[in-house]
Amino acid sequence: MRNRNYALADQLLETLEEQGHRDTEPRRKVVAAIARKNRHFTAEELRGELPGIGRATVYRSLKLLVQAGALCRVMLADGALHYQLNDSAHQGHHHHLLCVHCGESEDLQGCDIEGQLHSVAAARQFQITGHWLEVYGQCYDCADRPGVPA
Amino acid sequence: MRNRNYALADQLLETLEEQGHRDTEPRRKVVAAIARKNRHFTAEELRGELPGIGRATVYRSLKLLVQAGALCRVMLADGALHYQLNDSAHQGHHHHLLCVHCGESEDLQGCDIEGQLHSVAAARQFQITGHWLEVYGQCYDCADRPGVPA
DNA sequence: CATCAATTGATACGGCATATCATTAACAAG
DNA sequence: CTTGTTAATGATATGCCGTATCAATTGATG
Repeated sequence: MRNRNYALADQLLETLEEQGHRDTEPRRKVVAAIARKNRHFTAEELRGELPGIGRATVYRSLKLLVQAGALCRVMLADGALHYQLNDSAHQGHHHHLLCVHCGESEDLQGCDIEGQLHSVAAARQFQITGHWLEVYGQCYDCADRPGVPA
Repeated sequence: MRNRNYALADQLLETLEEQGHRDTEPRRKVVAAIARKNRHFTAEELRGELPGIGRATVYRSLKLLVQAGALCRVMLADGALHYQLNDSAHQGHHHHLLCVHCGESEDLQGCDIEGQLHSVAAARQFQITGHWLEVYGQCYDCADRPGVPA
């Protein structure tokens, strides 16, 4: 696990270098903290784990990683913006099933939302250029637990 | 048009009264300003049109109208939260095609997103409780204009 | 008219993110 | 290794958006 995280951190840094960004000490620390995450997180949460690193640096790094496709932004049911590491397999546009109970997120594949949207839109002569979709609910592990809001 | 707006404003106020809320002077003014809107708008934009009305009152009225189903919240491509009057025909859950150029929005009907999501999620034992979808693009009138970002 | 709860709005507060900008550090070239 | 340039950093200020507080006011009701 420790090894996985180191490898992941290096991979993220490499991605950034490929985009022409420098390999700096603060950026290494930010990337390492992100690589340790196994679920989505907020910018402020990340910042809290990085005392000594300026707020601007944290936000800038997040933005760069999102642009590079390594990280994606997810909007929780309460409107909070979180960040989530992309599987190397799911770098492209995809959606998430977000468990409102445990915070787990599953990538949503095999769902032809785009095709459906385009066909409906075509009938109205509307050209779709993008969309945003978040799906909320309960994952298998949380589904039958008590005390979970419907 | 003036008549339409008055009628709409009265209808909105009536909706609020049915929910047990009072008919107050400031609330009348907020509702009247909303009734004049023919496209989505931000809370701050609305507030700017209502000098003399407190910020809290504007936000509270918006919240009440959303709860009543008369208004819905739409997230623009840049992340800005806007409000949009619901057609009396589309009070329930629905989505929008948002033109990023002119700001027009069309209600999206006849799109079985829910059904599709449920079937995909069922295969994963994930229980969907809600979702959020916004669709961005260009409407028919804006589609062939120059200077519009793809 | 008297009563009482809902409403108002000025103010303060809070979260989240970006702008500014002087200083520092990375990296390439010599 | 030294140097020059340029990106990157981070302290600070700023800004947007929305909510909490709470004393004063107002609407509805009997």
